Amino acid sequence: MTPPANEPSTERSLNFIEQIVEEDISAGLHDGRVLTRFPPEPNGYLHLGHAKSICLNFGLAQRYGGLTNLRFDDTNPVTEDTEYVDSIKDDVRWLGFDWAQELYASDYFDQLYAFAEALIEKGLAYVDDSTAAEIAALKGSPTVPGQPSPFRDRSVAENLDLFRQMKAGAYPDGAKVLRAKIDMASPNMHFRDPIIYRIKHAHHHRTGDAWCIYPMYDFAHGQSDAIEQITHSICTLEFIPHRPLYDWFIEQLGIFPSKQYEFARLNLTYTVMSKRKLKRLVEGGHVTGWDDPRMPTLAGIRRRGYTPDSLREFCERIGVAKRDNLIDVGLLEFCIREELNRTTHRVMAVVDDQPIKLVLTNYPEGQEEIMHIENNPEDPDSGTREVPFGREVYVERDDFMEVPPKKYFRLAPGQMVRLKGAYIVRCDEVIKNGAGEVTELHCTYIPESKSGQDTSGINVKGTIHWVSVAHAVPAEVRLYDRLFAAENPAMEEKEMESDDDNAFLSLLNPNSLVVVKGMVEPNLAGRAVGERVQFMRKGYFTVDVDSTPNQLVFNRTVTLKDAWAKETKKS
RNA sequence: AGCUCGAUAGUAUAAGGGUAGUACAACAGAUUUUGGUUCUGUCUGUCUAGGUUCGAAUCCUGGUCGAGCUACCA
Repeated sequence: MTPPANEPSTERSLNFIEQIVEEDISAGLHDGRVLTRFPPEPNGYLHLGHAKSICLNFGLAQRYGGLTNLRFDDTNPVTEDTEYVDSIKDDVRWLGFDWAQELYASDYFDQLYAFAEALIEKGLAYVDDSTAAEIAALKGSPTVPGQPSPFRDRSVAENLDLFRQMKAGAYPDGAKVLRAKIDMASPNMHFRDPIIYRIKHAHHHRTGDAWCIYPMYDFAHGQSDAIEQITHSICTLEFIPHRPLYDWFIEQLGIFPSKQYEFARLNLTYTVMSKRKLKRLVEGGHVTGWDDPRMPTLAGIRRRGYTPDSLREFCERIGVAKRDNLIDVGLLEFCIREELNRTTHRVMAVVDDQPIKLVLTNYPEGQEEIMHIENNPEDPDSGTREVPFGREVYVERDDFMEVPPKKYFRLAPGQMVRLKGAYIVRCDEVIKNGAGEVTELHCTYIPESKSGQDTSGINVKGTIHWVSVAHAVPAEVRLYDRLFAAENPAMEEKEMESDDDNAFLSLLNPNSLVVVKGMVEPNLAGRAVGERVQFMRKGYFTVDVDSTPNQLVFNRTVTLKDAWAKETKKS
């Protein structure tokens, strides 16, 4: 296989893994074949960090005419479950990738077992009767060499016999383990006779009760790669110390020489990415579930309204390297805005628990007009929609100030604004209730200023959105913001030096979800779940699954950039 | 602590001995019936000390700082 004709290296610079692959291809390694794998453990939901890995693995294969396997790393039956298998497959497909084969490490249990016996026969593995505590005690520390286990020098025949009995179920959990016999003094702790098989009388989600011994990660992953003839096995930095072991097993077993390469995992500002912490958020009820739109899970981010394209673009932009990184969540937001600006239709929604009613005193009572408003100024082919207009419209409280500051271009006593797609109006009178709160604004509209046929000659600086009182459709609007108030929650938790596992919960953003009533234009009635729109001047929103035929629920995917908010923050 | 990995604008990421570039962010202006979009412009960077070299972000040595590993998890 050769790279695509349109030389990819000219579009952007290669990351270090692409460089390795290109070197391997031009060296003729494996006849230029590229086979990667994405190896999730089916014990949790995929998140943005996995998205980076998926885009890397599948993207690499696509780019170099190769393939990618989806392989579930299911060697620990007590934590894994089919429930996760299905969600993981959904997420990968949703991101836009197809795997060559759906495989499971458990497919290889027979083969892996045979590898273990082969190692025993070479005198490179032994059965150890020590307890976990005893093994740990003899392991030494990075500065102190380990001591050999009293069982280290059992004969091949005895080891083989014991191991077969382990497999046959002769021993309870923890009674014995199989260990590789390498070097108890190695500076690499993974070389101090690592455990490669342990006894677990547990039901496996695929193999059922066929096995009561299960291989450890180090004795399963590299071998699985080799069995599949994976050419480039890509994982995160914390596996670097495992690589010598990975290579050692492959060499001792004389199997296909897959190679492991490591990249730095994704960290995002204002969120956490560890499975453990995400699980805690769900189980502690701090979010509504794995698919809560504030979660960095693919399920959550999808429900939030993000698109697969925007995520792939994000993964492309963050790059791949070996240094630790903390990506500004603003880049993710940029990627989704960029796409949604191009693709979504504009609609008007007054998102406010207490909107202000605007009464056009000189507009004939009972009269209605249909305004034709363009769906998307970025897309000339997107057409127009019909929006009913009348004597009374709702506007947002934010769009009126009784005493406006300088450069406030919205409604204020005596000030004029354009109602988007309709008329210019002037605010004449402010009506308040007993509590002194503004309830209505009495305005006059300029009949000659109708949108598209404006002969009034009046120039206004501000345009605001509105919804006809007579036609407004009520909706629930969920305004989401970053889940954490701290830029780097994982790091701050570490700095707290608390032994409390839940310390990071104190960093949650109390305002990450604000539910507000909305009045939306009738156009929106009956929109399907997952549809995306821009609420003009507010942000991008998507119809949530919680919607019912009588009640639309919108999730805010992301706000629009807001130069005015920035301006007011300054002063 | 030992071993391993890493260090380029605020955040990421290029430059592989020869002009430090790109994106996001920030800032300023223009356009705008979204304070959106678009366009233009501006700002900020090679951790440190030596060495090799005509020339070092790049190669070498020491230091500093950061991260990972030290599970019968993956």
